[in-house]
Amino acid sequence: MTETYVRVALDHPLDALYDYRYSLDACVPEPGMLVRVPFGRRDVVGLICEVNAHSDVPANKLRDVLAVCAACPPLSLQWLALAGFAADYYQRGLGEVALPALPQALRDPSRWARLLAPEERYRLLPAGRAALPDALPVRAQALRRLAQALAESGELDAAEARALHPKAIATLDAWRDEGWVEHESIEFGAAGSASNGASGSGAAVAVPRLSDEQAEAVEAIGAAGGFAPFLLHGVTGSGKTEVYLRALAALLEREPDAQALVLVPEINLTPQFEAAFRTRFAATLADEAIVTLHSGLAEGERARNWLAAHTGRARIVLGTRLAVLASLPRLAMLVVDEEHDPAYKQQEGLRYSARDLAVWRAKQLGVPVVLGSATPSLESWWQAEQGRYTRLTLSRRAIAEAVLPTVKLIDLEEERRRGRASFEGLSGPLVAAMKARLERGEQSLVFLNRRGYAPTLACDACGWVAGCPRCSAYVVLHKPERALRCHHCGWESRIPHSCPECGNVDIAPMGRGTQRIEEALASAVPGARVLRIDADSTRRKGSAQALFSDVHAGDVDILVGTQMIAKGHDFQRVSLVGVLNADNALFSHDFRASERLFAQLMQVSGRAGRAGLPGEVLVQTRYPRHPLYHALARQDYVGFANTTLAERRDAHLPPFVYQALLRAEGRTLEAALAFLAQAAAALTALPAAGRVMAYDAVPLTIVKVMNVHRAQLLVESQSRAALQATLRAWQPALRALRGVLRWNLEVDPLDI
DNA sequence: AGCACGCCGACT
DNA sequence: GTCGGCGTGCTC
Repeated sequence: MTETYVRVALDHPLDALYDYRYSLDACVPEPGMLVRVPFGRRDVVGLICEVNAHSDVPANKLRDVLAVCAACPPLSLQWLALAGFAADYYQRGLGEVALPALPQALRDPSRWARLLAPEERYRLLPAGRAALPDALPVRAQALRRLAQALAESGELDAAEARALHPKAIATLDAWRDEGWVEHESIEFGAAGSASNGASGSGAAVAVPRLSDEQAEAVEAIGAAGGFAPFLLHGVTGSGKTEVYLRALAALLEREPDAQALVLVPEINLTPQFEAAFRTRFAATLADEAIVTLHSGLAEGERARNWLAAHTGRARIVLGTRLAVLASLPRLAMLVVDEEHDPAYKQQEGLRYSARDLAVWRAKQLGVPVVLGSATPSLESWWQAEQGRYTRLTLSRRAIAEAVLPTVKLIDLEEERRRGRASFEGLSGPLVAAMKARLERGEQSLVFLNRRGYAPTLACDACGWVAGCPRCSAYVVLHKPERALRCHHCGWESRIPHSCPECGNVDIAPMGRGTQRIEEALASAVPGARVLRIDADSTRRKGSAQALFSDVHAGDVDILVGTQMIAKGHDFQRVSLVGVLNADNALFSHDFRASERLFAQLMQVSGRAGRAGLPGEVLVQTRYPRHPLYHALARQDYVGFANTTLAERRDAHLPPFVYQALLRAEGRTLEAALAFLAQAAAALTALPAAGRVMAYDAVPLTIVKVMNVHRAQLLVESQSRAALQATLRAWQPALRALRGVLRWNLEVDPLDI
């Protein structure tokens, strides 16, 4: 009898696999199975990556696998390869990628039994149908309900039965002994896609007619064989979602077992997408064949949905970036909506780009992937320019009468020179336009990417400005809570009555945030019902949905908010969009700031005039001649993208070079910089570092957060492969550097 | 990352 | 005399 050993990935930072002796009879070990193993002084859940007949680890060090999760079908080799790729590319250990990608509940062995319980089905037999109702006492109402439900649908599973009557299982077992019902226990996951039939009534769903461009796009996606990346460039309101729906419908018709993954940038957008998908597929897919995956789900539900994807029961998985790592054994198409959105980049832990991983998965599986956006990322646009991605263009709005909005720039300098009245940052023309909308019963939307009442509080007499004691940042005045709050660390204090430096009582809010604009709008546009939507007004769970539905219901005349209002929502009555204070992003040190600003402004402009009302966008600016605003006024993404790409090429910036960022956090800035200097020296000393360049270490714009000082070192190369190899070789040196210092390495950073 | 062990300052 | 600070070392 030979010994069996398994190599297990564990969630900890060393990129090593650990060998364990495997001597459980319960089941034969396979790669992709979850196990519980002893590790140091605790028990952890790991993932089997290899099964071997020997181990090089000395026998006295080897320990035994404690338990195996036999009921869960093993993760596929393809999924392990995906985790392996992500670990490699983002410079982490396999276990650090694979285990956090699983739902938390699956990483808790005490929940395995419940999550992976066999499905218990009770089916009513003819004998039972004849005997049952009359055999029950008239007053046993819960039991009668159980019998009735059983008679209606013919069968019940354990959960349904328990919902009807707490002791339903005991009752059903008794009925089985009578020969009235039969009981079947189906191993977890074995039911598979058996329940493929539609649950819906089959009522015809109204399906919009496709424009020629939409039809061409759907056809191109359907005709794809093998790996086929598409960049679906469609102006806002051009009906990208309809293209996704049709392409998915065609896929599911062609391949009855296929699965599709649809990614959206933020949780707020899942409900409306989910509703659209459920409606459209009501006649072809069972209810449980569409699932969502995002961080807003309760642990149990997340695990159930994940398992539905893993077992193939879920046919369409709709989720945020974390869903890109879901196990989808029959994945046949991927969709990334608003692919340019920075939210696809994870900003902690494994710093992956869900969009990039989606493209990788499509390539691995040889299937189509559709990246949709009105303002594609310059990375994706460049791929299309080079012919690596197939470009599909939707140049017109889907609703015939809906045309693109007209964009006008309001020159704030000129307004001031001419002595025209403005009120609390709202210019005369903007106020007049909002009043006109109010009279016509249309809605206006005011976009300002700054929450709070005022970005800070200042003293006129001595120049004191309210700052955070723990961060190198100003604190933001929040009027409803009468507090100063730091947006970086959450520190709060009461609003002082006088200047803490000089005692002056005339301290005043400086600048404007959404709260202040909300207040100003109430008096500038009398009679208007003003609603503010930002991270503060939607803090309570689910409140964002409620606020948005007020807007849709027409209970709001003017909506003011941050970028939250720019994304996805199809407001039918909005005919005016006002943009305040966008200028600061024009002169940012971050080379991607203008790309982000342009995308945001295009997106928020797109909220105007979607339902056939003529849409107007008014942008208040001190730089009306800036090329970005000109491109915006012409709604000219292509012009903007091509000029910006040319600039990037000249300046040797992405996508023409590949970058990585080493960030350090120390108790002093000097410690962080010293660490980075040593790290840079170690990098240059690497034999393979020839094609990789390290810049000087620099402090972050906000140097101190929570009393921690932060600095970063930018590393770049013309060659992705050279950068990858060098980063990999660099890691041991980084780990060897001593010091009480936290650091992390980010590949393809977005914020620099 | 955890979680221990281990060696030096202010307290019941 | 201990409680506890965080330096450093290991995990099959």
